[in-house]
Amino acid sequence: MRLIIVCTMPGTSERARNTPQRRAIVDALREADRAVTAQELHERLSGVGLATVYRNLQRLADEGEADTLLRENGETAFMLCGAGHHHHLTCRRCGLVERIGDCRLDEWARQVAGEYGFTDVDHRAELVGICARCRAT
Amino acid sequence: MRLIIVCTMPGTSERARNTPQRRAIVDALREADRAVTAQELHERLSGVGLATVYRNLQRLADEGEADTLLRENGETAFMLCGAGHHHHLTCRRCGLVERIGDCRLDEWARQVAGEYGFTDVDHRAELVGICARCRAT
DNA sequence: ATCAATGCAAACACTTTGCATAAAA
DNA sequence: TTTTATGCAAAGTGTTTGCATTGAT
Repeated sequence: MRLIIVCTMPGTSERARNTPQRRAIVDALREADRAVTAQELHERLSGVGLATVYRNLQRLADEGEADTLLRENGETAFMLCGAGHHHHLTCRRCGLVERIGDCRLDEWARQVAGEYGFTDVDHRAELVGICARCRAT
Repeated sequence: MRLIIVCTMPGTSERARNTPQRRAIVDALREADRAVTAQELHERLSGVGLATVYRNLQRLADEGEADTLLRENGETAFMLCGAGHHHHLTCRRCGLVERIGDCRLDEWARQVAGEYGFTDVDHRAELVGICARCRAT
């Protein structure tokens, strides 16, 4: 498994209506310890239409509530991650994701970019490895 | 523009046949200073079937010749980048890509991962900014 | 002469959209 | 009551695949 992370920027939008479907989706996301796709959620949540799942996930991403992870096969997976700059540490075996809050890449990024004449530097990073539980198995 | 980088691992495969189509594709990639998609190449190279472009790009990626970049809209773009661990510095305005050879993230990655009980850590990072030329504009 | 590569079109997988209906606010 | 969300099915988009044919070796 290889995941590619895209952290979304909070956008402006109306407050979403508190429908049972949306609640179910958010709850499922909250309980998940890994990123899930729309289709996965749709299967898990019988009674919620696929389009509804897609629409809600997209909205959560737009609102900055959810992070978006692109998988190599083209799927998009989502997870609740709150705001603030952070990275992810993903288990390449089971998909478990840890949120890495402290980032010390800014200086490196700025320096490297400067060497190439770039400004307004931003960075994204992804860590993958084997989690403790999988290692034990 | 936001690009997400996936560095491919070299695989085992037969030597590809030196067809004019393949030559055209590789040449186009070599001349490009940014990542290009199959569809873009297909347009540029009249006389090369779309499927052929896809197949060659995929093969180049499998061979480790080309890096793969996932765009947010689901497109996959490719660029020749040779082997070896490296990162990319992309201009978010014009798409220009610089290859960043020296990477000092290993230590950070290992340390952070260790704190969470992860082993066999690998990392991927992407830098985006505004290149000198775009800045001048 | 072989066997892989090409081209085309059909098939795929994931996601988005139109529209009538249901249901928050 | 007004307005947004849902569900379904149809349409979109990027990519892959089957198969006959071409062409590199």
